[in-house]
Amino acid sequence: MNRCECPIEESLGCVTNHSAMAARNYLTRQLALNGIDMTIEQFKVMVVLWKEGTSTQQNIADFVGKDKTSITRLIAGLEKRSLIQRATACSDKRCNHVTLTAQGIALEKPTMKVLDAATQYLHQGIDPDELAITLRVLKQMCLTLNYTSKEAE
Amino acid sequence: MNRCECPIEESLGCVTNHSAMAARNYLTRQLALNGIDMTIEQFKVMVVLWKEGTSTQQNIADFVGKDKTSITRLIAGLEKRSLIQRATACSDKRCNHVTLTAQGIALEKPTMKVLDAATQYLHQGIDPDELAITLRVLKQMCLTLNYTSKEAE
DNA sequence: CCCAATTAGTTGCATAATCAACTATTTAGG
DNA sequence: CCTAAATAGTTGATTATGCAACTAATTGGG
Repeated sequence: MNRCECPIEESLGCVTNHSAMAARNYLTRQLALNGIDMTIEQFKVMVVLWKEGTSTQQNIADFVGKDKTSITRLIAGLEKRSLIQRATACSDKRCNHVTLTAQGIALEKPTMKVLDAATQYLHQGIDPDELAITLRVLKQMCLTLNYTSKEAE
Repeated sequence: MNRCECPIEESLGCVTNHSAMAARNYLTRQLALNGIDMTIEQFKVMVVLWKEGTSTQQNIADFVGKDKTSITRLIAGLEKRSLIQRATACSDKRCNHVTLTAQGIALEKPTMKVLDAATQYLHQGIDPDELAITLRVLKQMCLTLNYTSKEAE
């Protein structure tokens, strides 16, 4: 249905947004199709935990680039699903240590398999050199924007 | 705050999502800073109307790549703000003709000015040739995904 | 040492997203 | 012609978002 005619086709911000939404929706469908009951947002939090093992909520927020309030609620959802656990840190009672449950750990392989397949699908028809350039450009844009938010503090 | 370390840095889907969120948040802040009380989503709908003049809700949905239910509610918000009007089409009573109000029309210039400035900011430090490649690659990915959603119907 | 500033997390509010189910209208095939 | 299928839009449920305001814990400067 999407016509993929971003109204302002020369703006990296607009095109990126449009493409991101399309990719997001595709991955959501693929996860569901493979019987993995997880949203993209939950998935992103899980990726951080699969990588780091344990993390505080603020740390997760920094990694996924979201507000800490979003993480509070995402984590709550994951806890209800028994994929993670939360516990006040001994060293600093302000912090929560978020850890994976056995169930959460078990989900890594099947989920990453779906992601890999989706990524391969997305990359089809794209020249590897141009893909590399694209990734670099997007990261550059990200970097510019991060300086902005840091200056704003 | 954002570390811009997308966990899966080689996946176009992941990197695009991460960058898109950063760009989105930046534009949201810039709009607010310039006294324009409009969300990005409303903005995208307005862009379609500024371009097309009049449109049906389904048509807007196709352009911005969202569900028609999202458009129903976005349009409702814009109507409450008196930026657009809704009227049942004479030719086909199922359709709504969405048109801009004088207020809605007046917002085009200042809003696009903010977008242009934001775009320029985003593009800084990016080689024009590489920018062009990036835009092309993202559109290519979009295209791949649109075929998918069409086949799924 | 202690009070002010900082930091981690939570909650309320307004907005947004998709899916499924529904109404109303139009269109097309038998 | 008239009923079945398709299409436009709406509504409810569930999930997600950022901002502002708040609590609790920690840290640092005087």
